[in-house]
Amino acid sequence: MSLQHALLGLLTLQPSCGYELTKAFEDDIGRYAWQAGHTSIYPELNRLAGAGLVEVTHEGARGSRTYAATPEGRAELRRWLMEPPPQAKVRNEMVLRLFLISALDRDDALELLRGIADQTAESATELRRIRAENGPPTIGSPVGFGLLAAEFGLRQYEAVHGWAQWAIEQISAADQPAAAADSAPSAR
Amino acid sequence: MSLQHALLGLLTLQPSCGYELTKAFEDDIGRYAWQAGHTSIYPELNRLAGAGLVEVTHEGARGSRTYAATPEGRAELRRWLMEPPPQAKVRNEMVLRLFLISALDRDDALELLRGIADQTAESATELRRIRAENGPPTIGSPVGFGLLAAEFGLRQYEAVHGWAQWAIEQISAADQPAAAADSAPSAR
DNA sequence: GCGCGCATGTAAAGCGTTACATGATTCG
DNA sequence: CGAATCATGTAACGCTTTACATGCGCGC
Repeated sequence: MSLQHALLGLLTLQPSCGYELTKAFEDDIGRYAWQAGHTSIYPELNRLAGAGLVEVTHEGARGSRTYAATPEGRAELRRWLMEPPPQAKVRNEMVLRLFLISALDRDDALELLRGIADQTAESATELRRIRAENGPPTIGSPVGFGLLAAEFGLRQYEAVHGWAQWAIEQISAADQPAAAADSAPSAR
Repeated sequence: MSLQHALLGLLTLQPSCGYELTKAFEDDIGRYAWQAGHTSIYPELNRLAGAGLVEVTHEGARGSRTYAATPEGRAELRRWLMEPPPQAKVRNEMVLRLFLISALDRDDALELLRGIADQTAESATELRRIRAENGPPTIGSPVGFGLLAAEFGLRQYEAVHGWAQWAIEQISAADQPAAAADSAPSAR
């Protein structure tokens, strides 16, 4: 189970309470890497605390508990990261959709691919805008999670965009003898 | 649950028995999009058959049943693909590992990133070799699943490779004024 | 003081993986 | 005829999601 290590990583980067971790899983990490709800996170924090991998460093208002990774926790995270990954387990509904496009007929496939190309282009533009706003990576700072994630997301969108455009060309060329630059998105 | 639609898609592309579908989930689809074992697939095929979305078209040796998508099944697949995706659910251990690298100290992070950059470069080279062997996409053919998947995988590896190299540059430049191979990963 | 958001939890249902299990067929 | 592969299934366990539930604090 990777949730454990995700929490270890987040708590190594910054002490947080369960609620803050829950929100983190709704941002970058949830969008690109791993998702988890608070009902998974709280019990897991208790388990990790029981195992001595994290500890409560502060108790605040509304019964909030701020956790931080212990040295043992950071060691476990490092061990997990540095060991060769078994064979990455993937479950990505978006990619599944992309692949199954080949089961559609030509017109549907092209319509869908054009939609994907548009959306990924938009998302990439949005991320570039955000990056520009935040200015160049602060020199001397530790190159944090957010920066890595944003750049990853940008390149991911660009890759899918490029793939979609390639697929559109392939499918357009596949079985279309001479039909002019048709303006007919066709039926449907 | 997306397994249902994955099966619908595969059976639209080509009638197959459960065993063949199981193998398909060990190849491209399992590597990039969705994984499933035979213990999920067989019961799901029965459910789909009960719902009239697939049907047994042939019974062969060893009690094998060849399934194919019915018109209703293809309609359901199309409906699912064409409707706007809710918000793609992702669970990708590899990406999680990439993100958590920021929780490591500089030397570990660089070591890991170099490993990733090497591996992704290798995988990309391998896919390019396979593509070259298979020759150019057959003109006139429907641009199948395998071709889409291979190109996607290639672009995916290239994207991760580029990201890893970018990350290496960022981290190398981040906090290294002139300090030689400093042995002080700093406090934490 | 009232509403919204912070903060944490339990319980049940659904889904997937692992382990266990069985039998037929082909190939050497 | 024995081993590997084809082909399908059941059962238990574990993780995730969904639904249900509670209470405190801050801002208007």
